[in-house]
Amino acid sequence: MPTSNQHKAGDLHFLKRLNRSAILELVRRSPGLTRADIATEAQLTKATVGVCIQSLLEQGWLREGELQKSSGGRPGRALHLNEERHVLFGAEVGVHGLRLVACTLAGHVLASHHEHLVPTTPEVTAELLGELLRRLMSEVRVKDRLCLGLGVALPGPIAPDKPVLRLAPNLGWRDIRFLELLRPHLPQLEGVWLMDNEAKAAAFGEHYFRTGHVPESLIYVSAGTGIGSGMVVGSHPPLLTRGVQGLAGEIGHTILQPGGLYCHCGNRGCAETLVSGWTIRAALSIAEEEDLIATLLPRLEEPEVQVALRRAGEALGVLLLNLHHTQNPAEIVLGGSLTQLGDPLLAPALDFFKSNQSRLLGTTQQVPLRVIQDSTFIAARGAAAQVLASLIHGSNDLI
Amino acid sequence: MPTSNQHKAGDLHFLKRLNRSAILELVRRSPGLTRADIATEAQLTKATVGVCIQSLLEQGWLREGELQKSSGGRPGRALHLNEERHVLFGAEVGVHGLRLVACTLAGHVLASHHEHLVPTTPEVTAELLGELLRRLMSEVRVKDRLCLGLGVALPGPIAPDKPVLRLAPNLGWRDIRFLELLRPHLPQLEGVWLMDNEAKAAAFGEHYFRTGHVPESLIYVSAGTGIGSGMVVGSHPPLLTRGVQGLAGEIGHTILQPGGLYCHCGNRGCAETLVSGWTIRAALSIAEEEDLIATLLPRLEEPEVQVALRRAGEALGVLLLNLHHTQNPAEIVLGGSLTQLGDPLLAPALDFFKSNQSRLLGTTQQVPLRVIQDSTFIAARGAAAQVLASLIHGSNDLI
DNA sequence: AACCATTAGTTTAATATCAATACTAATTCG
DNA sequence: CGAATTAGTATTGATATTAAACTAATGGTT
Repeated sequence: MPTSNQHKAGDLHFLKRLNRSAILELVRRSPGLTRADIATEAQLTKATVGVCIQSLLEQGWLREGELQKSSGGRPGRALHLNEERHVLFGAEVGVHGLRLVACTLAGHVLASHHEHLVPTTPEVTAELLGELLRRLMSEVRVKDRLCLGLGVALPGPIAPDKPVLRLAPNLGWRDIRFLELLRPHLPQLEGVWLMDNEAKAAAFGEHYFRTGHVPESLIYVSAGTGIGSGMVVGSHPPLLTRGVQGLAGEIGHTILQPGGLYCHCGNRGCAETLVSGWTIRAALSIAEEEDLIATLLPRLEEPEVQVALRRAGEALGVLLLNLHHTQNPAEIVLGGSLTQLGDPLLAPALDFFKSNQSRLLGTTQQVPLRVIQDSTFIAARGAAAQVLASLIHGSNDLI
Repeated sequence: MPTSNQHKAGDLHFLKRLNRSAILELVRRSPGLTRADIATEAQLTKATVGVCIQSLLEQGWLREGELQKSSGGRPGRALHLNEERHVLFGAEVGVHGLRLVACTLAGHVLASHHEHLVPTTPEVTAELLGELLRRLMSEVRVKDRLCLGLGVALPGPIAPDKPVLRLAPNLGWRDIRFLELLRPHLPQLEGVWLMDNEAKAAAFGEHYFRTGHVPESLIYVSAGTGIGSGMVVGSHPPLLTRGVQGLAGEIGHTILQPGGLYCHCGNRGCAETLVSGWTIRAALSIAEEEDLIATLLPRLEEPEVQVALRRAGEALGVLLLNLHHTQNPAEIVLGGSLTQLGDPLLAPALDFFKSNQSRLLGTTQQVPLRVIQDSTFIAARGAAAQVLASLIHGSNDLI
């Protein structure tokens, strides 16, 4: 959770940290830069960069790589994140189970685990998650690495000022301080602990762990039992918009059909009444005990299924276009379990989005929309990304 | 236009500017603070604050005010913005005319002018605006003050990377570099020149010129011929979300009724087909030559008018609720010419918004929704605010 | 009224950071 | 093999903040 800047004033110590962060961020986003490249990019002198890199190397954040090709001069030494020394943990509590990852500074997954679980109490969930995380910790031999912390993604809005899950309708939870429940089961897990909404964590990870060209902003849409989204604006540090009550991104409850069907939230015509796991279940009479995706995949050719998915897909297309005209992100990433249903659902959505997004400005370049077919560990990995970001950009002195 | 931070590294000069900005911002937001208050708030030492205040006083940005009440010690000296030494200019090019303001550092309007004008070419508009601004400059005796610059608000999306108005459907303009057209007519107007979308400028001004408690984020909804909006996230410096193509906030083209009426953008069921100046005109057969508001105000009791406005108001309510569930701002400000129609339009909108916004989280505190009945100069003043912000937070060395 | 405690603000010396410069190191090209 | 070029390091210097001591101004107490 990148700290939202307060009234920004700073001392020399702050300045040094700022420059360390900026340099680390540069190497993170563009692996293989040399000291000279960094000096140019960050507008610092070679001397300053040199000293800073020195200490980042000594502390194990960076490693030196190969020599770069020279074009008539001393070749520079490439710099990379040192992925051997640290480990980040991420977890997602979902409606259908728990997902856990351990990953490196660059977001590479060292180990992961997926455990099915029917919704139960927060206490039982925390205990199980604790046990699974302990197992994961031994699997990655956490003694060999410095553990930077744990991020937990949860299926509902989080209070913006304190780590409380305000509501998780699909779990039947309300006002849960999940980290406090989890901590007794994981006394040995050091570092930053944080929690966030599942779609926001996913959005953050999709943006933060990208290298090379990074989009100016990004929205992740999570289409599963419900529909959520998260937006990152990449303003160094990347900023997650949470909303004053943590409700930003609750696009499943934007109204697409005034006077339409009743939603479980009590309102009428919410997007979730047109596209969501439970709407598709209702339309096709699929019981809650059955796995929606597993049930549907063999039935995709059935006309009844095709119709239901096309209708849902059309609504999803409207939802995406509305995001485009409300937030206009540089990229949209579509994930969540429903993407596994493929073209019957996605083709209508993508077609609508692509053919209508340039209505206002005429033919400008299209906003890329990327579909993630297997988004199993996206949110867990994103929560781990938030741990790293909070260390790099926060007021912590570890970095 | 606050500069979006690049890869943030900095030297001592940068640090000093940062602290100067932070201190100036503190006084701007909380007039009457003492040096000691500032040292506490900004986490700087008294020495640093003292030196910095000294130079801000000498350069005319601040003035010392009254002594504060003491509670058993030397009383502090209140500090305020010095509103005597500078002037900001702002202008709005609207569908029905030009609006101009000259204002102080605190946003107080020194002089203003409203000129009716039927849509014409950018060149003619620029020439007229130039003349009116010159007149305003002499009116505020600009020789007595340092002119900090001019902001121009325009009714359409602006390219995010360069000062180009991409489209203004209601003026019939496309890809206009308005500032370049204006500059020859105002060679004597010094300082920063910038332009922005009308709703974004308004949003910025409503946030930036507020003192005391400042909302964490704010959306301004401009309901006039079309419907636009702008969002400010107050992350020091306050950040306007523009979107990768400048389309953020184009909520008039979010779809509220899939398969509904055709909008002039070519899509179906856009919000503007349900609530906007031109929709109300169409519903009540009011010709374009007539002033919509002036025509309707005496007719508000007519059943036909009541029905049309109630329908539009209901759609506006849905739009506001969708903003709540997408961006969840800490405050919504509703302005634009349509607010002058009062309760027949606004009551249904506000009722719907207020009674449905706590669906998800249950009874939490309401998000305040403030209606501005007379928003004539809001956008022009907001554009002036952007000039000030770009000086305080930008890389400019004036401050 | 004199004095003390308290808080505001300034001055001075010390410290820390980055910049500038000069330097060494390693490569290509002729 | 040497000149040119670029990478990276070491030394010195400029500058911003800090810490600590100091002056200033007020309220309360004796």
